[in-house]
Amino acid sequence: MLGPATTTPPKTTTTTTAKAVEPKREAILDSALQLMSERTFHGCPVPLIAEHAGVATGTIYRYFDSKETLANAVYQRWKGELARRLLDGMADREATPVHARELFHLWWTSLTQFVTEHPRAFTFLELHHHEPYLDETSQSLALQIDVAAVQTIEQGQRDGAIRPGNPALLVALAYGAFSGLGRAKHAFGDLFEDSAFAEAEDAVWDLLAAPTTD
Amino acid sequence: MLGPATTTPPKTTTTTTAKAVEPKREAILDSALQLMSERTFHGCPVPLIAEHAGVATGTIYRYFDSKETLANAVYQRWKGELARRLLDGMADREATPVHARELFHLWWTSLTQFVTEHPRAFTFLELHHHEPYLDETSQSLALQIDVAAVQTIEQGQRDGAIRPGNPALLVALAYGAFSGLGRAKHAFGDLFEDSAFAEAEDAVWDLLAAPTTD
Amino acid sequence: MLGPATTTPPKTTTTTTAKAVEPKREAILDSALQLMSERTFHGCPVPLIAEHAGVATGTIYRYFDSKETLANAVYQRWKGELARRLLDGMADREATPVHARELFHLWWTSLTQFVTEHPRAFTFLELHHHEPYLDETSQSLALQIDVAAVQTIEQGQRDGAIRPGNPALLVALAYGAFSGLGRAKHAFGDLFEDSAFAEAEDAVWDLLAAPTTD
Amino acid sequence: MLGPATTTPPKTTTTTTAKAVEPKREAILDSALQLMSERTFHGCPVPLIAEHAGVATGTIYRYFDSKETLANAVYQRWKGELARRLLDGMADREATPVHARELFHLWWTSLTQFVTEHPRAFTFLELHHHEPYLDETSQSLALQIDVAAVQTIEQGQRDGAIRPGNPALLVALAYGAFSGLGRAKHAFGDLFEDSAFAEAEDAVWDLLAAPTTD
DNA sequence: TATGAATGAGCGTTCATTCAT
DNA sequence: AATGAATGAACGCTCATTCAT
Repeated sequence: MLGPATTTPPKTTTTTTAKAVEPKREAILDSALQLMSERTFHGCPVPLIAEHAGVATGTIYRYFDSKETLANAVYQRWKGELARRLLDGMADREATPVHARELFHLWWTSLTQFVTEHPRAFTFLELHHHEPYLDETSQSLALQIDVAAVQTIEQGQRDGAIRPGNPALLVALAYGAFSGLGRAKHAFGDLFEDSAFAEAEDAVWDLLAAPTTD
Repeated sequence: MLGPATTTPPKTTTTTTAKAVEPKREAILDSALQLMSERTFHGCPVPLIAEHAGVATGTIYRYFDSKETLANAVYQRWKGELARRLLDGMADREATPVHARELFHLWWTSLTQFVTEHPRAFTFLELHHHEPYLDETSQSLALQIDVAAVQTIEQGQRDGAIRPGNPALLVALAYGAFSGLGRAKHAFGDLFEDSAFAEAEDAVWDLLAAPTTD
Repeated sequence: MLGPATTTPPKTTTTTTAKAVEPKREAILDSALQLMSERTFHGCPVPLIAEHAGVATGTIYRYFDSKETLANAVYQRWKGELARRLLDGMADREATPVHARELFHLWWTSLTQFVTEHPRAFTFLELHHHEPYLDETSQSLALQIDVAAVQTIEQGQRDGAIRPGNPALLVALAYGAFSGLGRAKHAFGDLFEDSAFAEAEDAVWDLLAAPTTD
Repeated sequence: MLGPATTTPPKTTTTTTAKAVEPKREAILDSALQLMSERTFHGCPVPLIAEHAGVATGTIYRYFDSKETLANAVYQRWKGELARRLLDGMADREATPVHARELFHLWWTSLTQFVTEHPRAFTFLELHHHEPYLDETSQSLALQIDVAAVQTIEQGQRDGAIRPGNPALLVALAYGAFSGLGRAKHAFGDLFEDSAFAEAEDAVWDLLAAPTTD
């Protein structure tokens, strides 16, 4: 129902294609993204989403079975996009092994690009962590990202580049640091330059890096 | 009502006392805390809070003017409790100056104790960052905590113990790391020992610490 | 339940006695009168009446079975008072027959005194004409007043002093004129002197009087 | 929407037209009129109005912002209708000056027709004099009617046809007499012929007329 | 396919009434 | 006799969802 239109011949991105093919669906997804990232899921009436999307209320139900379905579609669209960026970087590693620091750079840069290009999507995903209306597909996307990160950490630990300890814990800390910065930038935008994420990279690496024994 | 019982000799917590004095008010606050930390503010009907508290719906309105007032009361109760713990630790510093690492230990430990003792309160506070129904009192409590943290970072930077850069950024990273861990523990409890927070302390310190130049 | 305390020896007015004997009941009746004449019956919460009377909410239910009972008690108290004044004047006529114009003067003056002394009671009675919660006792008080007026008109018609026609119609017109003035004075008080009612008397008499044939 | 259909040839009432165009809105206005003229504003639950109109509760809010808005719409619809009738008669006077007695006849007849055709509307307007939920538009309609009546009285006084004295007082008496009759007819319908209003006209004129000095 | 008027369950809140104290 | 905390049905209103057009 939601998946990428795999049958379309030329390899343009799903988003672009879909926009041309189903403009109302896209408008609805965009409006839901924006409004649900400002108010919450429950704070966000369907008729309001419709109005914002320039569409009749009933139209939303032609594309999505329910409000929950819509929220899951938004979640999956953007968590999927994030996963793609994050995992693409990781995937290359398999071919030629890279140093952990480099991988971390890739990971941090991907996150940064994502927040910068899609700040609302980032806010939405932060706000909708583990909400009860997220279905299995949504949950598993989140898991994929975590698992990949954990595996990367584990590899780094085997290489001695990353400090020992529960890898999930390190992932939680690093991702938490990133999202803490994202939230702060969102809340007190004026306190931070656009370069804040880049500035923070070294600090967060030191959180992960194996202590230098000298 | 909420203030620290500074005159009571050693160990009568405010909560306990209040519970004896106004049991229904406490039951309502507790139920609101729990339910609003699971669902959102808007996802949490007043009648449900009432039922959970073992109280009639109307009773809630004898104690709180509105649902928003109730949410603010919960927020202030727990953000206040957190602020107290965090700022009490800081306050001692004024007398005898302490090393930044020690202050960080104090800060980290206070947060850890808070999450451990009141996991739901932590989740509630995370979920209700900057919501529009938070009143000025609530907002200013949040600010106090942030300001104190920033000042501590600045002091550490002057001492050379903490890495240079925008102090607000470092606070966002460190607090983000902490809350990332908190969220992960909440979501995948079985992956983490109770000691996870203690384990993480050194890593997060390395996030803040001035790099050792050797 | 509401009747005058007939057992008390000295012939002081019921009101005075009752006030001494049952001060809370009086306070409640007074507050209900005032509030129900400003807002309506349904616009007037029982707890508000209680607060205004300086009494606990529950106390009202010690004196009155229900809000409706209370409204009826207020109605009967004041419609009764009005009836007494109106009928006392009429009663004297039986002994020595008087001219219709004189009787009208008596009637008009009694009404005037009542409105002047108890403006809120007048407003209350106007507002609570034929409301569904008025019981039979209340209704019959209203009827008594009307019947007496009609009989007086009929007598005047027999004497040739009052114009012919349906006596009930003339009563409705005359009483309507009076209450129209009362309402206007209440609404635009500054437009009318206190003497307005006296000024109007002759005009209203001309409404009733048999046309002078010359 | 409410305006007079001045272009329609002879007899298509606005109401009929509107009924065709927005039948639910009309049904709601009619039900509100009826119910609010029997009970009061506060005595009249929105769901009851909805049920009476054969409409779901929520539908009322598609047409009116609030219960108060609805009450004002009813008030303005009928006070406006009354004003139109009353003022149209007056307006003609400007062209060819008419004797006060004739103007009074016009006024009385207009009122009579209004009560006869729309008895519930009359009751509604009587019941909702100066209620706090009436907005400025509603208030000003009431004022217009009063002002026109006062001006007419003043003109009659200058002509010597109407008795001297405060014109507002005379208006209050005459309008009061009319509405007293209206109320009586409503309450004890069987006591009065349909011709009651016509019968009363001379009597009320004598209330206003300058006394014949002979 | 798209609409948006209509629905009615359910929301936040009030208030007539009760009852333990 | 008097209180006022507590109740829960019912209030004014909203909103996820449906369906005739």
